[in-house]
Amino acid sequence: MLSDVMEDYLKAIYTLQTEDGDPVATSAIAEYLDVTPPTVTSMVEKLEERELVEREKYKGVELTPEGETVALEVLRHHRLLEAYLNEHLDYAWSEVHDEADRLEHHISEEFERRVAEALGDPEVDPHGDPIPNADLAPIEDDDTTPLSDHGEGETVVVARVSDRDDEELRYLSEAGVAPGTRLEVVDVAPFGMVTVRIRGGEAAPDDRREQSLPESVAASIRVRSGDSETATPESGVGGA
Amino acid sequence: MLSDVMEDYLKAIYTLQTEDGDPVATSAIAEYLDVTPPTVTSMVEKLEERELVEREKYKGVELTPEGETVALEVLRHHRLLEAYLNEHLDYAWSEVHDEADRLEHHISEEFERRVAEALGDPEVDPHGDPIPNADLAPIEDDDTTPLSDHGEGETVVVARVSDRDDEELRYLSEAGVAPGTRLEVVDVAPFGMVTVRIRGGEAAPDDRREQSLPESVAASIRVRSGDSETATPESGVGGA
DNA sequence: GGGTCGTATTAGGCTCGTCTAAAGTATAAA
DNA sequence: TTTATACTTTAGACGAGCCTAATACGACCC
Ligand SMILES: [Mn+2]
Ligand SMILES: [Mn+2]
Ligand SMILES: [Mn+2]
Ligand SMILES: [Mn+2]
Repeated sequence: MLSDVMEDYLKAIYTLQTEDGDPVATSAIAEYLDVTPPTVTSMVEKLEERELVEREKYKGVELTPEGETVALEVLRHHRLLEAYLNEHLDYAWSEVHDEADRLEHHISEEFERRVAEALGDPEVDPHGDPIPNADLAPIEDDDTTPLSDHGEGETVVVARVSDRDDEELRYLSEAGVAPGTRLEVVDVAPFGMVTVRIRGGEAAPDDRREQSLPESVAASIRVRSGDSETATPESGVGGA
Repeated sequence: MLSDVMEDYLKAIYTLQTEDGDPVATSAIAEYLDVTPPTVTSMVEKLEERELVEREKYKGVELTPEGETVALEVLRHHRLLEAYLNEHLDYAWSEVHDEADRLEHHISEEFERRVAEALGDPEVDPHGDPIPNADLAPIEDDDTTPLSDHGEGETVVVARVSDRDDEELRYLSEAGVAPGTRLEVVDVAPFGMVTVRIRGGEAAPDDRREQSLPESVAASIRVRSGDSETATPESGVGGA
């Protein structure tokens, strides 16, 4: 059996690997998990012995297929829990992460099945992140791009927002930006500040306010082209 | 903060204290938690430093009021979870304990509140055990007695069954004995074996089968007098 | 090719929760 | 009252997961 700490390391490596490309640096993991680099080195050695990661000293670390499967397992738990808390226990979209982060290690496979069933096997969580399927097949790259990559005049639909920063999440929730929201980029200022016109979506139906977003926020919002109407995801988005 | 291991010790001491009377022996805790006595001694010393238990060497251990509050807190989580799993996630009455036992340490107060609300603030869990209220007020002694204390001809209503033994629980579930079931004691054999006629209840409405229960099982079933119709609890009981 | 600097690893230590083996205590039996 | 027996505590150890301080590595600059 794997400890929940090990599961957290594997999840972290998975996330960093898909965010920033392949070999993940010790210091990146340390920062992500809020531990010191020596702690990471020793944990990674244990994971290597169990053949969950591959590692080259002083270079970096990558998940093996088995390691990836574990990461996807934990991620499936996390995202199903987020969806369940949002839909069935009335949690706001922005409140869901911490609870799921604790529970993800402690639910049974039975619980996972029943939650998935209660939700009707959803494909995305409340932040728009894809939920690994029950077979834990690797997730394919999606067709989303960071909002910060888009220029003035473009219309896009929000696909995913980051789920890790509480403050940012509350800010977006407040601003009416959520998965499914249609945005028009009206201005890109120096330093990457992006101003968008909010064109509705489930969270803010008829609103047409403008909203300026700092670069860091715009970079963490992933969008799809908003020209074709078919690109909108079916994610459910909850209260304030 | 308290570790989940500490919470488990306090819960164990609480349970043993209410089952068997006041000072709880080291070996009783060891057996209950499946650890060795020296382990218990050292843990109990830590709990004493934190003023959660009082202790006299070689005698036994008792909860302080603060210790009891922690135990009630954990018990509230446990029993609310059991009720929720049973009512909202379709778990059978007999499947609920292990899941709750893991999750009880990891849910937030927010989660507790929302679960309690979803259930309408229930007073008992699916096994008939009382759920501590949100203020964690001590639970008063109830008016139940072990089925094994009753004689031939008496009619009783099942109030509570043990929640710790999976096998026993499945057996009772199979037999149609659940909180709310009305029973008539038809025979008490040597060695305490009790034969009852099942008079219905939610789990077995019109059934009138007879069922023999070993002493150990009869001792763990707590009942109320079945003469007055008013004694039946309102507990919800789920599928097999 | 030799320094320089940031990053990674090694070395050693700590707490928590557990264990086994040895020693101490209480109590019931003789 | 002494002794036998059951139970408890002490002593010492270990793995997990973390830390700080010291050392090693490697990439980049001159
Ligand atoms: Mn799973
Ligand atoms: Mn999420
Ligand atoms: Mn609570
Ligand atoms: Mn119960």
